[in-house]
Amino acid sequence: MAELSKAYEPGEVEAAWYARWLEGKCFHAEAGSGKPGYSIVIPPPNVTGILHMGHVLNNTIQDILCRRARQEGKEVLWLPGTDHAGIATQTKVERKLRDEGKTKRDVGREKFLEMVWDWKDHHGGIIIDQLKKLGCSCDWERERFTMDEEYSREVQRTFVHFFKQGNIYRGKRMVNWCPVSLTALSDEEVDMKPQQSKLYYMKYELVEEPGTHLRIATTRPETLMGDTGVAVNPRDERYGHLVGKHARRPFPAADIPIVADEHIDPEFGTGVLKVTPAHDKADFEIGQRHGLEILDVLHPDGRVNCPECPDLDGLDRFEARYVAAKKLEDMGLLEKTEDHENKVGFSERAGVPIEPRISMQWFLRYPQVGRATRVVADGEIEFRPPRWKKTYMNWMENIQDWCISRQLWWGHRIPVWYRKEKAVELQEAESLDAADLERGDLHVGTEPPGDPGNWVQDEDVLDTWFSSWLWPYATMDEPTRAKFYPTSDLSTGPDILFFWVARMIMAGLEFMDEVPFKNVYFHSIVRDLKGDKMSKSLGNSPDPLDLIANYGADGLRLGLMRIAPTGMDVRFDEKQIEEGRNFANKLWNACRYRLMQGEAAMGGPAAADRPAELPVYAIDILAKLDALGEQLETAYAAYKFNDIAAQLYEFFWSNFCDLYLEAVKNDFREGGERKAATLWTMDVCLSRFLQALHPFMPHVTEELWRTLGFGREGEFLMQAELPREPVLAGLDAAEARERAAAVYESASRIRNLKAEYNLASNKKVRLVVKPAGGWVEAEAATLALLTGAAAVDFDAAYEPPKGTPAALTAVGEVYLPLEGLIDVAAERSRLGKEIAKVEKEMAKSEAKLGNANFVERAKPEVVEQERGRLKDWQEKIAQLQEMLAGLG
RNA sequence: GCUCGGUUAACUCAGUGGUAGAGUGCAUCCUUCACACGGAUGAAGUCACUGGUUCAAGUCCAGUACCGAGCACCA
Repeated sequence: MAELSKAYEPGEVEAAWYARWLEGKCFHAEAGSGKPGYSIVIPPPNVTGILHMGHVLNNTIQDILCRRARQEGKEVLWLPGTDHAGIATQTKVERKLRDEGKTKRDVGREKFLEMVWDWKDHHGGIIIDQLKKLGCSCDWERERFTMDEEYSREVQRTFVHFFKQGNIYRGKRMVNWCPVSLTALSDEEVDMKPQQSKLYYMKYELVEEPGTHLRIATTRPETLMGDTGVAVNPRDERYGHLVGKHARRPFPAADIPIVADEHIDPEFGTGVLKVTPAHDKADFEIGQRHGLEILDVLHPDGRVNCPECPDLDGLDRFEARYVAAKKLEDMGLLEKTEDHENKVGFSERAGVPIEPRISMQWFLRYPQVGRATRVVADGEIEFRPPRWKKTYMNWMENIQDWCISRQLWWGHRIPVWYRKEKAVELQEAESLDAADLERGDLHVGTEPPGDPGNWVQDEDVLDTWFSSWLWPYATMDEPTRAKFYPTSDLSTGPDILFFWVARMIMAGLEFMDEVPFKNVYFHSIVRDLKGDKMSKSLGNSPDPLDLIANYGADGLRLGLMRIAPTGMDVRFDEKQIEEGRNFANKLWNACRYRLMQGEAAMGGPAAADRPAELPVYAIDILAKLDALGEQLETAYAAYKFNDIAAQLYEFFWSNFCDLYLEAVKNDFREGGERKAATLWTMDVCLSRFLQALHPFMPHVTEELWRTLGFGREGEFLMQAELPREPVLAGLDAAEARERAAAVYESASRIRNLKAEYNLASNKKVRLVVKPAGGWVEAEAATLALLTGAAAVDFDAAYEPPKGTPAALTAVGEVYLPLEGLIDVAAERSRLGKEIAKVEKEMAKSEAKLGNANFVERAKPEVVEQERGRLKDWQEKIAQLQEMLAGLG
């Protein structure tokens, strides 16, 4: 039998068990298994990513679900993998090139992609190793990558499918353009952030009325070279007479028409808008309505493109803003500037303001929108918490076509080829769709044309999410799908509800004709104590690996799950992780204590070996153990992970250690049947508890399971099925539990009495008890053990010396004779206070029962309960008063 | 602007109609032969505010305030 160290050291234990699980193929999912299937696909982290607290939370949840499902006898597939993360990954390699003074164009597309693959092979997938450190039980044999050959083929098939269906088209549209990444972004990849900026009040001269000016407020003077109109609200009386006339754009000088458009808010600024159709979405639409020219005055990288204004040409857009304002000022056309807070769209990846830009892009009309809405509305897919349903519905109702093309190199290249001689013409064509296939100048397919020399492939790649949305089924081969698709649960952050979850539902319905998962659990967002979202850029996120090193993966997991509510967010506090570690240590030491009493039966305790005679404390803790099993089942069914964690914590620490273990310590010295019964009880509690805790703290539970000898050679705790029979099946525990509770409660009151009299908690005292029932005397030794009493005497006729401290407890009146320390006044005041407390409760109870409405209209059992309560109070007060009277 | 959350002990959070809870922190005691990553005891909440429904409201309804998120936007 192994000796256990005094404190649990997670480091080596965790690494050793992970290796053993792998070696034992414990995570392997067998498609041919006869057990019912359970599956989760991991939300694939970026291949370039490193583990952050959000990952820890999300993957702990998934691991818990998977490990629990295995315990329930299911064949479990947790399918892991990573995402190629177009922009993020490409950026890393571009940065490396830049350090060498090169750009990707210098090395060329082919070579560049080689470099990215090379980078991915050497530096990618760090996060996979980190997930292993966390204890994740993924089937690593099935690890997938969104750019695996098979997976890529699926992506291409998807594109071709929608193109031929007519739902993918190409066109020149206003898109979100990232001037750093030099690519279009979808609306979902843009974050609107409030910005402190300036509102510039400019004056444009009226062409038809020289000398008079139109005042215009703008936040973007640097785009005024692209102004091709000025707009006012048609109902704005101040400006109605000017509609149809012209204003003079200061530089480059031009006369631009004044138009009337409903979009203009007369309340904002001066009520006049300069219309720059090439650089603002709203302006673009106004321009369309009034036939205004589109004048692009910015380069793709955000520098000004306006040779007519040499002092601005080539400047960065923000620098140009100040130069343009200065220029207006010099011309006497800048009236004033005001501070102004507005919201600016930022590129989620690059962190810079996006630039609305007209460019040629590929779009997808979302498929299966109606059905995807219904499956969630009808509960075929459950959202937890359910309020995310509404957010989902809102998005589905206002859904816009998805810009799926990206001007990147790293990603799935669009499977479209143009016939060489027509390429230039086709690539500039206003629109392109399935109809163009007919002419034979276009090839759209998963295979390149047979004569590739005559064709040119589209330069763009697809949005990363255009591959991720196929994840639940594209990662599976046919036999795997047959067993594990649709998947059971999906756990993810609400921040990718639109990016990923909604789109997966649509793709699942379109291609598998089935929902991709039955439950979606939206976990909390991890914030710091100030409430800020944890992020690398804020530097407020602890490195989970440091936490694992300091507290163990198990400590991190339990600590986090205890505070992770099902609500909006969780405030991370390292203190909580420390508690997780402390819990592991508590568990460790309780098991260590068990080992000190002798070896456990190899293979663990058998429920059938339940001793005929069980002490009341044993019955009590076993009843709690049985109740725990039921409560956990309920909580798992509701995905209430923090509840589960709290129940596990409370059962073990409060009930098992603080109450039960403290009450039975004498048994080990006595030996005999009592000792055997207690050891059996401990073993049942420990083995079942280790199993119940296992999904949350897999390593330490597995270690202790083996050390205590609960498993046979070669058996893993993680593979053991949950017992179905309650330990106390067929036994009426009520009376025993009442007695155990009475002893616990009394012990607590007596310790309180000692404390009130400033007796050290380990001070040996003598107790005299007027027992409340004949059974009490049998519990004297336990009572003494729990209260630190040298002796407990029973004397129904005891007449205490005046002023003897006394407490009314569930085992009877308890006296604490304190020779030489008697203080009648103190005791009178103490009893008086207690009486006052009880009287207050009694008054409340009497008032309720005195209310005719209550007695008539409340549920009978509630009234009955209240009557019982009142009776208790009355009895108690009578006894207390008698004790008080005894003081003389 | 619209929508959705939140507001309970010093902190982090449970608690959806019937005697206000946990962990941490704090105070006091205990280095008792599992554990000081521990044990014991205790103090500490007009459950944000205002109304309403109900015999009964932290819990249900309406409104207000503040905090947060999502969506749409005013240049």
